[in-house]
Amino acid sequence: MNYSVSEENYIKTIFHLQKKEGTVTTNELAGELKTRPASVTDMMKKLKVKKLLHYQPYQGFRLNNDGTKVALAIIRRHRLWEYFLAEKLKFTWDEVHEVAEELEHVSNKKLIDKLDAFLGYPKNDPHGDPIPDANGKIESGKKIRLPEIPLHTPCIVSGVSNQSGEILELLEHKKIRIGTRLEIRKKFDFDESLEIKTGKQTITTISRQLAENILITHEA
Amino acid sequence: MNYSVSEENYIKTIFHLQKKEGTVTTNELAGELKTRPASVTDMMKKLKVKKLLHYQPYQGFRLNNDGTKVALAIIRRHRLWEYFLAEKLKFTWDEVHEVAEELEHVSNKKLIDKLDAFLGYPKNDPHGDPIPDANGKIESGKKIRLPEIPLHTPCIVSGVSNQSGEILELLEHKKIRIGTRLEIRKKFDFDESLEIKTGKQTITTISRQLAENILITHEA
DNA sequence: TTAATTTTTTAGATTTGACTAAATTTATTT
DNA sequence: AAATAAATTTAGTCAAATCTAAAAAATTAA
Repeated sequence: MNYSVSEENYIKTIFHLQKKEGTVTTNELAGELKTRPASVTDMMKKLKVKKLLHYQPYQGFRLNNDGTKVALAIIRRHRLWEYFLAEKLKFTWDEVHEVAEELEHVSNKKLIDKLDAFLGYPKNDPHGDPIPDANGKIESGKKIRLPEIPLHTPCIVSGVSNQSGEILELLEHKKIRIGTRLEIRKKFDFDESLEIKTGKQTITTISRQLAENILITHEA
Repeated sequence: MNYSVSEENYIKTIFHLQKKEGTVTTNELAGELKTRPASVTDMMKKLKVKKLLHYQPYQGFRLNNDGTKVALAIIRRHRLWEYFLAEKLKFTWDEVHEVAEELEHVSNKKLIDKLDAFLGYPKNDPHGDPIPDANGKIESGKKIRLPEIPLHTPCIVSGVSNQSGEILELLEHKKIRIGTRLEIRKKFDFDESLEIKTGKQTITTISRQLAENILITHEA
């Protein structure tokens, strides 16, 4: 089944909103999509007919199984393009989202699967969000980025959101790998750099950019 | 200025049609776009208001300077994506057009210029058609592909439409370069392979695929 | 537990791009 | 040059996606 750009934007946005609350309201969705509540109601009726969501008037809505599948396919496209833009075309961090918003609506499955292969099946987009695989499977364990960890809290590196050669080189040099235990010693407000302890007595300073790319699973 | 997918398809198609004849007719365009003549008339009025073409009722139409610029931007996007799909994602020859038809409507200039750089500023798409540069300049000299040259006609190689490593390796091995003089000796119907003479007495056989990629400027 | 407020839905309009059917203009024949 | 045929345009509809304004339902507060 193929969906219009508008339908896809609704589906995608519902998916993101319902992660926080269980159910999504008309006003919320209208606010997020910068449209009017009346337009949302119209679209909800349409998506209900297409059997993508649960919806009873005045009761809010939630994607069903099929709707979730569609959402994951869109998110997969979005995040793969973001990765491509950052890694191959050298777009910066903050530019990729806007461009990917357009590219995500080109919904040729073969294109996306080949793009995935070309990129080396990346696990996370440049913002650290997980990329669903070709079957719509997405890494569930919510990962926290290093800057969100409080001071002096021992934790373990569980991944890197940006797989570029540049970042891997830097991490290698600082001996930060998956499984590395570390702890933040100091946060500098000026440039948001962090002083961290990696080994028993190895202290090093890392930039905000680098810290943003270091993912932590458990504050273990 | 931004144009809808529909407007872009009209502009692009007018551009291609008017190369053959000077002016494009309503029926021609309707046929090409698989739509109805009445729809064409509607759109022509719209594009005239937007000052992209010359149009007097019953007189046919032709893109003006601005319209041509828009067309070249679309064609640039299309051909760069075709090149990307073939060269990087390993799509085959015949699959690229359809996918590029969708990608071409993502009209972010920075995206396209960065894609161009990433690809190494290719001159031709996988079908041998020239790719307009960032300023809309397009190689004017019409190039003919080798299979279109008659038997026993001396000619000079002027380019290769597909810049992939694979094809360059093969051409290098056969000592076929830009400027090489050659002449077709025999055409085999079975597989459309060609027997060609390159040096004074060097005879070699090349496949249809290879021949399709060899561009000839003048039957000199 | 009514009244007031907020949220959501319905009703009716608008725009874009398409369509059919009819009218008009241009081209072709006799 | 008039008649016929072909091409093009006009007029009126339609569907998708949006909007505003008004009505209805749900929530909150007095």
